[in-house]
Amino acid sequence: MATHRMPAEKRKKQIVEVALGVVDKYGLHGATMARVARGAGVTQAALYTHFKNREQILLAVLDTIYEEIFRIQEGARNKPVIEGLREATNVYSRFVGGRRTGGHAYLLLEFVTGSREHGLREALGRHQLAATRQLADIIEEGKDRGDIPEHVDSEQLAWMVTGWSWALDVAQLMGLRSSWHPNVSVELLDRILDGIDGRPDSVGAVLS
Amino acid sequence: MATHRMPAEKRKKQIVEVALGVVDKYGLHGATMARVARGAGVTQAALYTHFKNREQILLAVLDTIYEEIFRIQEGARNKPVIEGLREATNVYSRFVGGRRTGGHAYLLLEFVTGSREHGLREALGRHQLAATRQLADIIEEGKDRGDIPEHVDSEQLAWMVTGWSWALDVAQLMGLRSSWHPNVSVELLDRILDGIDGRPDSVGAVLS
Amino acid sequence: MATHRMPAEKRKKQIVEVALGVVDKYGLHGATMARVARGAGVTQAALYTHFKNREQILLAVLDTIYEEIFRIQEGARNKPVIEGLREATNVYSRFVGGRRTGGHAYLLLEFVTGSREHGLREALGRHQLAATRQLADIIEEGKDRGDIPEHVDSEQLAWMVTGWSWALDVAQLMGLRSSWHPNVSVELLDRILDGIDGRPDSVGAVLS
Amino acid sequence: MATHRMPAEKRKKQIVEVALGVVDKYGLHGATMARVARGAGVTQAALYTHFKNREQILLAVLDTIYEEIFRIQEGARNKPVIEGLREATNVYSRFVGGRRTGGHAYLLLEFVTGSREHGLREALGRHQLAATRQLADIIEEGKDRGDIPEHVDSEQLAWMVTGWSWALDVAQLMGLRSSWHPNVSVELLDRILDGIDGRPDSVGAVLS
DNA sequence: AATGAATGAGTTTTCATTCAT
DNA sequence: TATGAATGAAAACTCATTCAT
Repeated sequence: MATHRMPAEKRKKQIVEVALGVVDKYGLHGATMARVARGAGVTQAALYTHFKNREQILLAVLDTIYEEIFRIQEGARNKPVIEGLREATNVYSRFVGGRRTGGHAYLLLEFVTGSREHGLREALGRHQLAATRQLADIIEEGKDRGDIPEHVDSEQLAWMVTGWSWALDVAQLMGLRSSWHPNVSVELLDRILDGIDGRPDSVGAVLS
Repeated sequence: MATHRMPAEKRKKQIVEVALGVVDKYGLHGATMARVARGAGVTQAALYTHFKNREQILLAVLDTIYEEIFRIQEGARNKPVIEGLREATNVYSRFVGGRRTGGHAYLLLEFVTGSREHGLREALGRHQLAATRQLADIIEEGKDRGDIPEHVDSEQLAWMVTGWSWALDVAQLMGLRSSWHPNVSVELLDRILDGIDGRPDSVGAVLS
Repeated sequence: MATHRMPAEKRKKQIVEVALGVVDKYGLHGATMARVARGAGVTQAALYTHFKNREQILLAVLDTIYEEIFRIQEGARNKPVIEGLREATNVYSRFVGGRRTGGHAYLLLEFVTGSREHGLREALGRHQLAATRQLADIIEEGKDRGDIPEHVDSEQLAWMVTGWSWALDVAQLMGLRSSWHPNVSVELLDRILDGIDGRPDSVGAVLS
Repeated sequence: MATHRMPAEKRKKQIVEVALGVVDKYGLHGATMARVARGAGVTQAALYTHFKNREQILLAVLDTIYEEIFRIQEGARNKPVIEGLREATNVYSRFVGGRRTGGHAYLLLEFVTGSREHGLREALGRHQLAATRQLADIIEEGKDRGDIPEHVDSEQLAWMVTGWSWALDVAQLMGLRSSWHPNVSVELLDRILDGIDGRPDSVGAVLS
């Protein structure tokens, strides 16, 4: 009976949050307008007051996910590169590991496969490019500070770390948490990062 | 109105092949009975002559995909471990890279996210476990032959290589083939495999 | 393309009415969503705006039918029992006899056989129990008023009258209106009711 | 592997028997060709070797059911009418009561409601007419033997007994066996039969 | 006498979307 | 800013039936 009116901005945010939860619970395809509307406590028609169509909602959800990724990665800035990356991936790891911790980063995989139709795919690529560029930037800054050798290819390293996060996501979604021991993840990251640090003469040589 | 009769076995295979193509083109969710039927040149009802339901078709597609993965991995057997893994991943890489090369292994990602509702998820986990076990076995055989040191954890290595393939799959599905240079993939694999042999003495030394 | 909007309550009622007519014409199994929708002048999808599924519509139809039965039986209350029952059964008889008189009570037989799969069966039993209980109550009241002897088993009598109505229904649905002369029906009822009234010394004795 | 060939006549009978069981278990509508074929151990196509279509099978089932009814009623012939009818209805009662006793007489109700489409309805009426005529005949013979008074209307009595059996069937199908005590059934029959002999003088007197 | 492979018409249900109010 | 009532297209699946072999 209480009026369910809400300032547009607030409602919009609420809808996106609800939608994100719905994608988390039912997958991208299972994120129907009905479920989102129910979750938001409005009618389906109301969703169209705030978004042009379903795709726009999903796009907003994707934005939210990448905002989180950006935030996580930003945590690595202004720290010794290796340490920074380790911390960031640690955070990421915890997010992915526990659905209920509020992290939804692995949901991006939903978009990877689910976004064939719609303009989602293009947006996805754009976002990921930007995210990896951010990572590469942070690494570059590290190089400037002398944290790591000049010869390290920042972009390449950034992509490898990104690849690592993807692998983690897949393991999570496959429900292989038990087989894919945490140490697999840790070990894999170790191998990626080990190549970098102090060993310009050994590994570095090879990398070039 | 030409009759489209075909021996059951053959038709079954044809349907699965068509279905695989449809999953490739439209995603798991987009793999509708209508599309599969059209592709196979039969009516939807005919599909039910050969499969109990949609899930069974999809399950058969998943089988096909893993058969491909098994075949690729089998190529690494009875070779020096590192070399074998490199070759196998190379093959995998080429398959993933080119849609039209006939490889569909990367489609497994479709099942990763798309199989929430169905019994597909369980099948998926089972298959992946078996596949990684196969890889670990091959590595164990290498240890027996003295290819690589005893201290290497075969299972862990197998999972890492698997993780690598997942990352490759994601890059492919994200449409990031250009950004995710082949060298990123190669480099990542290098780091995984480099860790193996030289240790504990020196990685670099061995690699050089 | 004229808009066919209608307040929900009204539409709901209309749908149920249409559905009842469809059951009358095509039987319970023949009461498809397509026919109901067409009859109501809406699309099939619209039916789902008002009812969760087909079963709910059918349940509403069943309710309507029993409402009619209750109403008919209620007409026997506060009258000398025998007379009351006679009048009520008379009304029932007329309803059953003429399809176009607007009575649909006999349709309950459709539900008797047609409700194997659905949750209709349970609802059916519940309704019929209540209906017969109503009849027994009315008879009890008659006993209190001294209309009929105490020794009469109200419940048993209620069931017998109910059985009589069933026989009438079957005759109707079998299309045996001509053979099953009205007098058969009347005679059968006579025999049921004759047992009751003034003859405590003759029939009554036997009944005890 | 064993040849499933069978002489046509035998197969035909087998199919009808299976079909009857299927109608018993799933209702008339649930009696699909697939189920009948499976039950008979042949393909659906084979059914068409023996019957023109589904309707013909169902018609044969209906025949079987009425054969049973005829057989039961025949048991009343050449006996004192009242006694004979009592025995026959007793047998009928037991059949209806226990599904697994092999009796399927109550299944005729399935045909009552389920046979709207098809020519089943017409056949049903024809059969029932014949069955009631048989009953009336038997009663007539009783009159000739002097068992019961001349003034009794044989046809009317036959229809009443038939009506009684219908009520029994409905109670059975409604799952009201517990409420519809056997005594209701017995009592109802008593009232029907009681009317016969004593009259016009006194029912009670004769019965006592 | 029976099969194997197929079909066409139909079933219930779900979904994103619209638009007058 | 929201709702209430609708729609059209599509989904998975079922059924009786056919016909060459």
